[in-house]
Amino acid sequence: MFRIGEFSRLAQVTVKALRLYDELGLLVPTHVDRHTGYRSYAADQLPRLQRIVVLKDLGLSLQEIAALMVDEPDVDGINALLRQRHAEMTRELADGRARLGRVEAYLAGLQKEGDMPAYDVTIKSAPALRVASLRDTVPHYPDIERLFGELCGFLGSRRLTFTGPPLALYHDGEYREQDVDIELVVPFAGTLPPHARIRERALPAEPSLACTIHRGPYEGLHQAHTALLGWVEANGYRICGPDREIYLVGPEAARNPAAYVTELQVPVSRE
Amino acid sequence: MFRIGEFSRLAQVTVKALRLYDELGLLVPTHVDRHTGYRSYAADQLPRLQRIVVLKDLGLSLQEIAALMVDEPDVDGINALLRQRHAEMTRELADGRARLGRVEAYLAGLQKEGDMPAYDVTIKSAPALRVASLRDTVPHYPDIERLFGELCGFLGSRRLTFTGPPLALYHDGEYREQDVDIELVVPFAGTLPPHARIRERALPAEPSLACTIHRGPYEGLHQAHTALLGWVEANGYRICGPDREIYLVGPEAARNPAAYVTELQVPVSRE
DNA sequence: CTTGACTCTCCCCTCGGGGGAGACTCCATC
DNA sequence: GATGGAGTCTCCCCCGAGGGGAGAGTCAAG
Repeated sequence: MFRIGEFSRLAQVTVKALRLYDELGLLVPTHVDRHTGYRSYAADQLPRLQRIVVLKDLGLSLQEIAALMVDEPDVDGINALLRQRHAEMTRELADGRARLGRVEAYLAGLQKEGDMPAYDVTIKSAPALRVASLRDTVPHYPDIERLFGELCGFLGSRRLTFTGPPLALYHDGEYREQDVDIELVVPFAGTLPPHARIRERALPAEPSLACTIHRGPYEGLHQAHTALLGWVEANGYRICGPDREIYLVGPEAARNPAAYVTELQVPVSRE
Repeated sequence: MFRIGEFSRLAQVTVKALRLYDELGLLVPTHVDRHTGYRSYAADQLPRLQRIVVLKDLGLSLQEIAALMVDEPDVDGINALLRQRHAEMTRELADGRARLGRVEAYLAGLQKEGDMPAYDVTIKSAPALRVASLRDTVPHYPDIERLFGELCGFLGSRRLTFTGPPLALYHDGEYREQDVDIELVVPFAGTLPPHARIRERALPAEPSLACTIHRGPYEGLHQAHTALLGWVEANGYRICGPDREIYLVGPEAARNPAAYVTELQVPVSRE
């Protein structure tokens, strides 16, 4: 019979852990002195402790181990649980690799820029939206403002309320200086009266969007787009839909273009 | 200005997290109503939140991020921290792969045996020991008992106390049925008088031993050895020293051989 | 005025123990 | 027999990044 310290040294399991296993009923000492409370362990409890340590190391929680080792060790249960953990660990390993890749990409960016990246990129999702849509091909980017006025004017005149910030979708697959195919869109509540150019439409949910945020006048937006696309490429994603621009703070809310805030999103998928 | 819920939806960061970041000083709302305590966030706080989320995702803790983002973002600090995290993550990834390998080996064992493995194996270390050593080549395994008597008898007659269980080292590289080269060893306290066959010796510390525990008579020990060597091979270790047997409960402590407890150890290194 | 959706603070919970306080207990020595 | 040091006991708080929920206050629409 060993006292807890000696048993702890023998098995290389800390005293704290042994007391916890006792408390959880995982490994109850052969004998506990009624008077002093001192625990005594027998050498033949070592295999059980060994098994606990091994299963814990394989990724099972103490609760799971306790449930599996109450009476006879439950072979089928352990099998099932280990397969499950195997799947989880495979996933975690893939996540870990992806994260390591992101760290490397970030470090490479720091190295190249010599400064913090101007645009941080995250992956988000977007819910489906019921929107009023106005699509047109405009000669130049600033013409968007005219479209915007048209759309908001119409909805405002019909007393429809916006349920979120307006956004634009760029349907051109590539960047172009002129004749830009733009869909301007705003989520709203109510019923849309008929209109020649403005239609109701359901914007589908997007499960995976690479997003970044641009502050300042719209002339700087293309830098943000460049940074976003660079990130997408550097992190092994593939673009799978039209770019979005979300006008969180625009001319209607801020006088000063330096205060504009625009979120850029591009739908992506893995690989 | 957005209230916390809207800001939370916009950034896809939970309200709980936003409140935590406020508390940590990571992201303090632009305005807090003195009366109601309601938080108001400005759209131009989104980039900072974005950066927090990105750095967190790269594996930095909130404390680290807070330290790095108080004033100017500290490029050098982030660089150093990320390199450090990169090293850690590389290690964790390797650990994860090794663990996945162990899970697979365990599952394969379950599959083959159709039952729990008879011997669980863990990796331990052993401290350096000052021991009395008696080495000899004996015709058969049971002759060890005679050696054991010789060693213990000598130490006992000199009133030397054992400071741990006795152990045997098997110096034959391979298993053999007869003429076994055995070193019997026992840690003790005191000064060893001279003896023709028994010498003091320092058993060096072993950083990495594969260990398992055998219960029952010594005739079953070779099965345990077989299981241990199988595990070593299946888990990609290489044997790098003589086997050890530690007699935790032997004939001197238990009448019944079924109650014997013996630990088997073999020094290993990676690959 | 009421109702339902938001928001606030505060407290407890996670998981596997680590660290430490204060009180006993054991063993060996003086 | 006293004492000192090492070992052990229970109990409580701590970790990280929030999640869950209670109880109370707030806001906007009908």
